[in-house]
Amino acid sequence: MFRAVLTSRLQAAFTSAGIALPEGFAVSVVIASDTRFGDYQSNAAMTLGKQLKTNPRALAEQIKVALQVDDLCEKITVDGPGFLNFTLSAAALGQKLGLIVKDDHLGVPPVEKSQRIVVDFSAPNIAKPMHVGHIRSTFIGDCLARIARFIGHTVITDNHIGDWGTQFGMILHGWKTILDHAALEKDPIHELVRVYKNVNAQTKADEAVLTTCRNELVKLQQGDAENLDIWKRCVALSLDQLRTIYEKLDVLFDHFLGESHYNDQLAPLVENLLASGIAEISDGATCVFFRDVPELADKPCLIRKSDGGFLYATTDLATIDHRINAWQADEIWYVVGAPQELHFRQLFQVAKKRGQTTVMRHIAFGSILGQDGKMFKTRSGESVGLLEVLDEAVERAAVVVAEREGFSDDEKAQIAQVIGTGAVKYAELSQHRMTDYKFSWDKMLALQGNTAPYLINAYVRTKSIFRKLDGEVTLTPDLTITDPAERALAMKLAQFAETTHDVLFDHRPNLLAGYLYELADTYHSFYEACNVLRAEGAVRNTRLTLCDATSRILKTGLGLLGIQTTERM
RNA sequence: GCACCCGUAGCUCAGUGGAUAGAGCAGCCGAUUUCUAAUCGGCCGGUCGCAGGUUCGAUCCCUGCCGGGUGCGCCA
Repeated sequence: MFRAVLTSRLQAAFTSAGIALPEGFAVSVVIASDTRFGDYQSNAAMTLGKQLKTNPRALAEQIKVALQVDDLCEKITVDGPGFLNFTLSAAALGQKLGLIVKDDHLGVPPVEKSQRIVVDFSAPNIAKPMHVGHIRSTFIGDCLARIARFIGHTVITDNHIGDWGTQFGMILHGWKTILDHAALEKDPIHELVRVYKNVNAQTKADEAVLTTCRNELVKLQQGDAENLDIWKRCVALSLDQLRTIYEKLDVLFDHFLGESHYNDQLAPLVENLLASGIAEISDGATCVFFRDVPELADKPCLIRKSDGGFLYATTDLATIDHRINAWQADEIWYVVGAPQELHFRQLFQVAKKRGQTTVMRHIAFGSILGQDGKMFKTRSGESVGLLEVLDEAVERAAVVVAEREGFSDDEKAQIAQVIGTGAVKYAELSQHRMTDYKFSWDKMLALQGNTAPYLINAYVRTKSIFRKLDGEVTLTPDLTITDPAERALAMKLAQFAETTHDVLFDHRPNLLAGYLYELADTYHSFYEACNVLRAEGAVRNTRLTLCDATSRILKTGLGLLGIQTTERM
């Protein structure tokens, strides 16, 4: 990475210039905000000048003299109040490009310390369809898992399915009274939802039904054979259907350990917490108080109800134990909506009290809102289904593909699938995760502008050039980057490494999406400005190398977002 | 009441303790005998919610306020 190399060179320059850096002073080099000044810039002289109370410009000049970057830069300037601006040499860029083309990891170095990271995301409920609300957790979690793996972490993805809870009382009662077996066969989740809603409505009208449901639930929890069998079938049917959906989404889980997996561990866990003095009984319920944490002083974490039932937090604590003990997790990432922020703060505090040192992060995201700015609901009071969005997206892509010539029907269907699904994923991932956003069909399914098809199209353009080449081409290392469009593209390509690492610094896929958009944009401009196939000799070779690198970084980068590519469109 | 998140162009959103705050969409002008136009070039469009403070420098950090959202003991 140029940024890392320049940072260490700068650090060395301070030393050789005899300038002692204050404790904790971090020399920083960043990609230039304005390319008029250079490719990379540092404000180290300004921040240090402030601390040492010396003239920042003079300090910058002093460092500039001590800098040893002849192999990388053709120009270093001191500008404005004391910026150090670095302009990379064409030779250094060319060399970097040569490395990217040969490297499976496209110039992205592995992390210094590889960790075992459990990523907890998606987590749908059994008997509830996946709706647009699941888009965020599923796509963000999948993307972060892919990136973490790519830069060298060991990642375990775990789908903490909601397969246990009070809703099963209603489902059990409904199963026994109003279940349509044929409908269940055809679309299990749909039928289970119908049953659930129907019984739910009954309970509101008739108190007796509610009691019956509660009894069914108690029987299930006590291990009643019939209810347990029904429950198992519900879970199995729903899981089958969920797997199909995830396959369609190209999202992979190593585990589907639902809440029920931890049932047996809840009672001993609570006993243990009581015995160790971490938990106490309050108003009949078992709670963990955080009297030493001011913000949580009046917000205890409940782990057992006064009626003996266990809670969300209890299961999550047992889940943490499993992830630490069985999987040796160094980190656990929870990709769960922002409204649950308090829950996770409590959870992590309990873990801390228990002496668990695993790094736990709540990777929160904002809500999807309707056009009125309120939590998303359609007129009927239901969210839009996840599959409904995907199907619509594929359909809209198919309309565009249909106008194309030279594709078989199968190819057209395949392209529409890739582009439609990609568009939905990109619409989500290009957004800052904390922003609440208004759901919009047109935005989610847009095919022009800053969208997945725009990026895929750039990739397709790289591929079409190589298809037109006769025979094998051997790219040689004698690159001559001269045209501004070539240079801009080479710079962008070199920055893939920085971007990929930056994403995990703050768990923000939109940084990668933004980078890939800029790369595609730069490539499209290059494509218009620099004809590849009509060029000759070293220029042609250089441009082909640029195309090859762009091709591979786009494919890999989109892959990290969970978006597939197509060779033609 | 307390806590957290958000407030940037007509709309939807990026962005950063620094240099002239950027995209997409919408609107307008232009480019196609093509390496496939799902493209490119250009124009139009902003007191970065308001007021203070810290700083050489704040849209970004701090405080207060206004507006929107969410969450706060027996759901998950």
